[in-house]
Amino acid sequence: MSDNLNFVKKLRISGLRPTKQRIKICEILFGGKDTFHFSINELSKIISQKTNEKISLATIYNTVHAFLSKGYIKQIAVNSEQNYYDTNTTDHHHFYDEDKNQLIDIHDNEVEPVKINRKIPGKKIKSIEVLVKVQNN
Amino acid sequence: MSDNLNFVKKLRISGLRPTKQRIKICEILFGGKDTFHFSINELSKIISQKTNEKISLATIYNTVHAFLSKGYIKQIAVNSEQNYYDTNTTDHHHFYDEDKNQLIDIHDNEVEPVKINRKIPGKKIKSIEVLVKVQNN
DNA sequence: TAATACTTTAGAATAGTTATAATCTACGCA
DNA sequence: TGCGTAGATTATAACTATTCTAAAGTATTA
Repeated sequence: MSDNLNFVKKLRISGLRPTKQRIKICEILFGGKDTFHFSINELSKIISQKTNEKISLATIYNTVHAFLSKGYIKQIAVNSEQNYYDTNTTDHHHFYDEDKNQLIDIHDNEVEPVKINRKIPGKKIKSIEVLVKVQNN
Repeated sequence: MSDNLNFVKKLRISGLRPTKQRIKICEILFGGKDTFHFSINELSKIISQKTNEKISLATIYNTVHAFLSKGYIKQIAVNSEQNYYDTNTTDHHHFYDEDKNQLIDIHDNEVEPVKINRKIPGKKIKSIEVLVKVQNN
């Protein structure tokens, strides 16, 4: 439960009240060793599996948005059917397995830095994302 | 109008009947010199501006899907709010201007080839897409 | 020209997401 | 410790994008 204290701290620091629901979602998202990828739908299922009390869908959306804007998680563009989020907020790229509908991290040492030899006047680069779509052989 | 004959041919070759609606959408998508990027919503607006008769939304969706599956256009993942399509189906990457909500092609000579030093067992790479998000300075 | 298979269409249905307003809860202050 | 208040949660309504349906229309082939 020392984790929970960390989550309370984490939430408080970013100005979010540490409610039961937010702490539970923190546990799920940040309590494991690995980062992970999820859609709202998947998160919602995990919550109802691991929790006795239900968390309303509206709260799940609110919390994901709050965590997004506080930089706890980031959004990944795959396609418009599935809206994915990633608990790994560092710059990194992804494989997308079209058969399993699953994202896989590509670590920095697994890809050469992407070099763009062009600038858009008046604009600055906010992020560079590579998405490698893969499918069964 | 020689263009129209080409569109009729193009449609017929891929097994699509050259209907009035499909030809009109071909004109809009492939009649100009440049390739372009569009959402269903934007295409729908352009159609109603440039056309006297209306084309039903369902037909616009059907046609875009048909053109997608025939390889006339391709889909671009930007975010889940906007579903974008591109008339340039060759492999290339994009800037996404977050202020104007606009895609800009990155040509092959403007980017170093992306090298991924990792393979997923049993999977083959279908596409590699780079999305460079930019915003105002 | 007639038969038929393919298309288009309006509107219904669905899915994902956001808004609303009532109830509840965390937290600062007395 | 208890109160008041701002912030949070909730069920449900509303909204938006997309897909489905089935009826009417059109291109094609014989």
